[in-house]
Amino acid sequence: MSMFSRNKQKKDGERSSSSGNQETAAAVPPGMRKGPWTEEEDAQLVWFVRLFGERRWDFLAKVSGLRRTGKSCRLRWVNYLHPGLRRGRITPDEERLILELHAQYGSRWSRIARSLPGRTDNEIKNYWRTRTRKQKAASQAKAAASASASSSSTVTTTASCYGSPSSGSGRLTAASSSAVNESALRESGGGDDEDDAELDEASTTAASQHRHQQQQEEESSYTMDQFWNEIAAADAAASYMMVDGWGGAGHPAAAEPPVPSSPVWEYCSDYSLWRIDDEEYYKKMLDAS
DNA sequence: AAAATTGACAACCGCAACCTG
DNA sequence: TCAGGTTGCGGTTGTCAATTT
Repeated sequence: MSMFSRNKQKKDGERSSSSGNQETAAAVPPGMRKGPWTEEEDAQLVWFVRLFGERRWDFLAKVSGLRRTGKSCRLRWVNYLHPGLRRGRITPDEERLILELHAQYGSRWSRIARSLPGRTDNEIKNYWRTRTRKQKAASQAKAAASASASSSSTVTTTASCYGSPSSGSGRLTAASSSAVNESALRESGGGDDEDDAELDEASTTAASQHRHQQQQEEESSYTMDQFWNEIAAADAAASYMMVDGWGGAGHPAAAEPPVPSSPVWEYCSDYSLWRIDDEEYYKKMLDAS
């Protein structure tokens, strides 16, 4: 299993030339890559972020040899590669918190994300968007249903319309009740127990999806843990390297450094680099380039 | 079994705020 | 103080996998 198993980019990378994200936009400087990240790029980025820290993204993008903008590097790090990230679906508790915080802060996603450790603003934003879309669809369906009910001489209850297998998907049915109850919750500011049930119902179609979710969570936590373990191992190898240099350690990570070739990697692999401070390093880099 | 729908998520863009020389 | 560069944020889009019809 790959350490980036949750990433769809492997496939994406293969079809990147035909993707909508290909290098067509004028906004990205010529020669710069766009679109899904490859595992090699991820590993390279992680390595260089650990080397230089989470700052000076443009500089980092340049010296790493990644054909990416600093902005793109930062985004990838913040939203996907950061070690503190919590993967998997938003839990009911988190959902409740998001509701509260959104009522308080509105669409200030980064502010909301600060109260949810391990979650990114992007993640919360995506979640919220999906949720509001669902609500919108539900309210439209409800409006349509009540309109047809009032215009029809046949009395049909809203409940029976929503419950009917032929009136739409099960998701919509669940989402409808969720939307109604959650907006009521927001207004009343309570109803946690009921809300729990509604949230569970709305977020998935229960058992099968739950199983899938668990599977996903297990898989993702495993892979990221494994990934950071490998990084830690690489660290250990790096400190060993300070004494013996590359190849002397016999450690898998040392024998096979995780960083692909880059214009500066040969320079970086000189162990003296690991001991110099930032300023000195920047000078050296500028001289070297 | 195939097509349609939905949800989740990664990634881009533009703009504003902040930083630095 | 100011201009240019960098970073952070919110909005939006595109794609894939899962689920439903």
